[in-house]
Amino acid sequence: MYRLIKREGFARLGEFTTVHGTVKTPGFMNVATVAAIKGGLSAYDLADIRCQVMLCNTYHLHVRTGDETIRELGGLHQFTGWDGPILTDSGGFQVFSLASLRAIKEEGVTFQSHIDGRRIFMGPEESMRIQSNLGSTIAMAFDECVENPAKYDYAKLSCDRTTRWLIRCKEEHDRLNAQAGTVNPHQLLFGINQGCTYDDLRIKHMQEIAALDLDGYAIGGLAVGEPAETMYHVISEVEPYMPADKIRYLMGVGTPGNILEGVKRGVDLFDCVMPSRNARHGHLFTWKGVLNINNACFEKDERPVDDACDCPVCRHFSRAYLRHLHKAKEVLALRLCVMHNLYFYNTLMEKIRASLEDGRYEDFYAKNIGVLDKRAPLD
RNA sequence: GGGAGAAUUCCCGAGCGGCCAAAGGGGGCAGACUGUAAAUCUGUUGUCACUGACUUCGGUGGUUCGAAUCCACCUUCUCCCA
Repeated sequence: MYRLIKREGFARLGEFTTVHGTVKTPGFMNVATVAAIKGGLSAYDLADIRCQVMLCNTYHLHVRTGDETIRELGGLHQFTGWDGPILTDSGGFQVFSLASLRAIKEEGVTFQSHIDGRRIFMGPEESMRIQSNLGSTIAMAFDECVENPAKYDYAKLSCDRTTRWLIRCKEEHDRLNAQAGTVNPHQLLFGINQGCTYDDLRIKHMQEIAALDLDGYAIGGLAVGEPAETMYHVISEVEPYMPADKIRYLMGVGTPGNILEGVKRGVDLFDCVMPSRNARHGHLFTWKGVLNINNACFEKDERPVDDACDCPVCRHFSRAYLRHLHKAKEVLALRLCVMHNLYFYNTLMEKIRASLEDGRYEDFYAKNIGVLDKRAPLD
């Protein structure tokens, strides 16, 4: 249940209440694809990094360890020890990212498992069943994330199919929630807008899915290679057709700058692998810009990653130590850097909310938009 | 004391007469990463006046049109027999 608290331009301050807690928006979901944040963070670390929502993946958990097993073990909350909200992605993105291993038909998609090569079939019903077994707070509709660029004809065909898939998702989702013994009978369902970079397809699709009165709406199929300006354009085009009383989620986005632009255009929820993946590769976000902790200039740098950050890592460790851990290929390097970056993202969202609260989002945006995505100047 | 073998660019290591500034690793330096097949991938790593030139393959001399590669001696190291 989404409650809009305040608006500044198109930017929205709100709250999304679920059976697993309330999510303050704009918010960022921390990606834990296989039920763990890569780099070695457990559910017990999530509070330290100010995480609100954990995001897991349907496809990955289906192929290993198996959703039936996780259901038997009490669902994802019991399994991971995280009692806050969990969003499960539907496997739709894997239709895109595992392109070389799949075939798409009306019924659904046949994948070749990236683990052992075996054939697996996933359609709307399968995705809903898996997500129901996982017992997540929010299930995502099974969609096709179309590559960019894509021909108009294919985008239209795919988009129409994604709509038909969504109707099947909703039916199956309702059926599963009503079934006795369901792990989370209050599971929510979000629909996903597609249409590539074609305004008319995007708008028509949004209108169609808005009519289904779902619990939330996502914009998918962006940040897949198109210029950032194109992505911003699509969001702005689609926004007027997104129900104002429902939460809006921009899937897979993005850089801090992308998030500032998204919030400005009315997005409430984001997720991205960037803070965790880049952290594992030594790229750290700071309030002065990005730094690569591997760079030789940090060899004897005793300062914290960001002197304006009060995360557990910046409170205790120096740049020199983090660089050393990376060079030494110690797993601690991954853990600490991931902690810092996720804390940075979660704090970025807190600051965005605070600025909206104060009616000063425009100032916050102006101060940070040209800084956060760029390389931090040497000092 | 006698015998056998080895010395290659930061390191390990290939090369055994021209296609060698020298394979491949490692290390170093730098870059990429956007609903995670990603603790991954890419570039670069002798010098310079850089589509070319110059100096390198333990040292010194030699053979040859041409040597990291062949010969002699020297130096150092390893192994085997005493």
